[in-house]
Parts: sequence; structure tokens; C-alpha cells
Amino acid sequence: MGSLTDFTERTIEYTKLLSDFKQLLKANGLKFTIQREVILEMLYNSDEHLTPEGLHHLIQEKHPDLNTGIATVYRTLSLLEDSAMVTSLSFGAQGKKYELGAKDHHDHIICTECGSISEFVDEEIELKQKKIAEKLGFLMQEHSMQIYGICKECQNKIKK
Amino acid sequence: MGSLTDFTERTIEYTKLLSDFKQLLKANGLKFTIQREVILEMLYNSDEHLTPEGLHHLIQEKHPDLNTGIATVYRTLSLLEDSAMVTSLSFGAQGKKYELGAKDHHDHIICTECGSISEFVDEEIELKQKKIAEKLGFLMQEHSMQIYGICKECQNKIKK
DNA sequence: GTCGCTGCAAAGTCTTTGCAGAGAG
DNA sequence: CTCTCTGCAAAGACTTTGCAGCGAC
Repeated sequence: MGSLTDFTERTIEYTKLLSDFKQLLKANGLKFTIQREVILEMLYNSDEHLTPEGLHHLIQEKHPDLNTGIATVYRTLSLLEDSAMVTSLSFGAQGKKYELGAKDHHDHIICTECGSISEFVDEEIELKQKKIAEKLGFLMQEHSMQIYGICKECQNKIKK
Repeated sequence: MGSLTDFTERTIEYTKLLSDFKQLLKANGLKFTIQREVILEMLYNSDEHLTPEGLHHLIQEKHPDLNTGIATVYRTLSLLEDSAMVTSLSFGAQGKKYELGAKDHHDHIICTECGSISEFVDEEIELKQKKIAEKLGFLMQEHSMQIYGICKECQNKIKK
């Protein structure tokens, strides 16, 4: 909330993100509304992976005055996903989780005990994937990879 | 249906699969029913990835006399998944797809145009994943990887 | 002002559950 | 015989849609 420390790398990134969003909306004859801004902001500030419901909850908590409907959350997430500004993950359980796609590409490692998600990138694997796609005659577009395991914290808990 | 050609590698595999299934049921005080057998058989014979609905449809087609309910399909798939005899995949779209887990481990490459799924394995990536998990302090259990792209066939269609 | 957006509630999907009769062991 | 299974239909969870009033441009 300070006015000096706001200009960290993250804040600058958010400014860019926001203007990208506005541009996207304008380009498609869509309108920039408070609800849409808040959703983008929440996605940005929680660097966790959010479910539509979780996001909605968060918004109602931080901006109770807006009385944002869950339908708007879904509609905005679809919009953002169609424009590739967010990415959705659908792990085993039901329901998707969303994250800002503005970040660099990365993969996920998920703890099967506590459900926490960490991120990682490995250049070698990235390269190898491209080669595999080629070999199979595919024109690669995207890829995603998940590793499931038990995180250090939960391993310690179990040992006790 | 022949009696001689039945003893191919596949048939032998199925025999084993079936006896594993029976053993699993017995061990848990569950019963071996025609419906359960048919579901396993369908999963085995279609080496494609099936949705619960698709599987149900297939069963009704091949065994209309059984009048199998969709609920039974869901219940059996859960049972099989809990026992690790089948694996479920949940790609972008809604709904899961199931495949027999008896096969060797493999990953998936999915065509974003026609939805077809191919399989592949890459030892180097497998190894690398284990290393990554270790490095992040995780005890790796499972992993899954999907590549999305356009398959050769669809590329040709598009070119036309 | 126009036309898209929003909240609400109703309608859709896909999946799970309760129940009474059927069937495996 | 007992106790699990099954099909049916109803209930749930999650997501989408229709509509009338609201708000961005």
C-alpha cells in the first residue's frame, strides 16, 4: 500500500498486465469493468493456483462492496483463458485451478499429502518434448507435466 | 471367438488381468459380477481412452441384454481406479478418461484439433523427473505429462 | 444513448447416492 | 441365506445461460 515501495518488479509487471488486459478488451469491443479488474488483481496477488470458487471467496472477502457473482468469475476466467492470459490446470480431483499465464512457462510438482503445488522448469525436458512431438509427426503447441509425490514437510510429519 | 487363435499374447494378458481382478475382489469381500467383468473386458478391448459415458455406450451396444446402468460404470471405474487397475486422465475439457493401468507407464500426446491421443515414453525424461523431485525434496510417487499439438492428419486437413 | 456486463436464479452437465429387489458366494 | 450389487431415479457438485436492470464508453 506504500507509494514508494510499490514500484517493485512485481508492480511494474502488474501495470503491464493490466494494460495488456485493457488492450485485449478494447480490441474485442469488450468493456473494462471493476469486476474484471479485481479478478485480474486477485489472480496476480495470490500467486497460488485458484479454483473459481476460491477466487470468488477471495473477492468477496477483499471487496465485499462489489458483491461479485460467481457467474462473473466463471465468465471472466473463460475470457482470460481464451485469450491465453490465464492457464487452467485440472489435476485428479474435480474442478479446475487457474493461474496467470503471464509468468514464464513452468511445470508442477504436487504433494499428494497436503495438496500444495510447487513449480519448476527444466530446459532439457522442454527440449526433449519438442523432439518427441516432431518424431510423432505432431506440431507441438503446449505441454504440461505434473509430478506427484510427498513434499519434505509431509515426509517429516509422517516420520514422526 | 475362435478357440485356437485366442491364445495370443493379448488373450493371455487378459486372462491374467481377469484373475488379478477376481483376486482383488475376493481380498476385499466384494463380488465378481457380470457387469464388472464386462467393464474390465471393454476397457481391455478398446485400447483407447474411454469416458464413463463412452464406456457405458459401448457396453450397451455390445451387451444390450445386461442393461447396465451408468451408475455401475462409475462405481466400477472408481473401484478399479482405487485399486490402481485403471488410471484416469483429466485433460482440459470436462470429464475424465480412463485407461487400463496394467500397461507399462507412458505419457500422452493429444491432438488439439481432433482430440486423438497417442502414447509415448522417453527414458531420459523419466529419469530427469526423478532427479527434479529429489532436488525439490519430494519423494516422487507418480507423474504425468501431456503434450498438446496438431497431429499429422489434422495438419494435412488444414493445409488443404 | 447504446450495447455489453452483472447478479440472480434457473438450467445444464457430469457424478454420486439411496433404495428395494436381484444375485453372488 | 447373507450381504453385496445393480438399475433407477433423485440428489449433488460444478458450470453455464437467460434475463432485466446497470454501467462503461
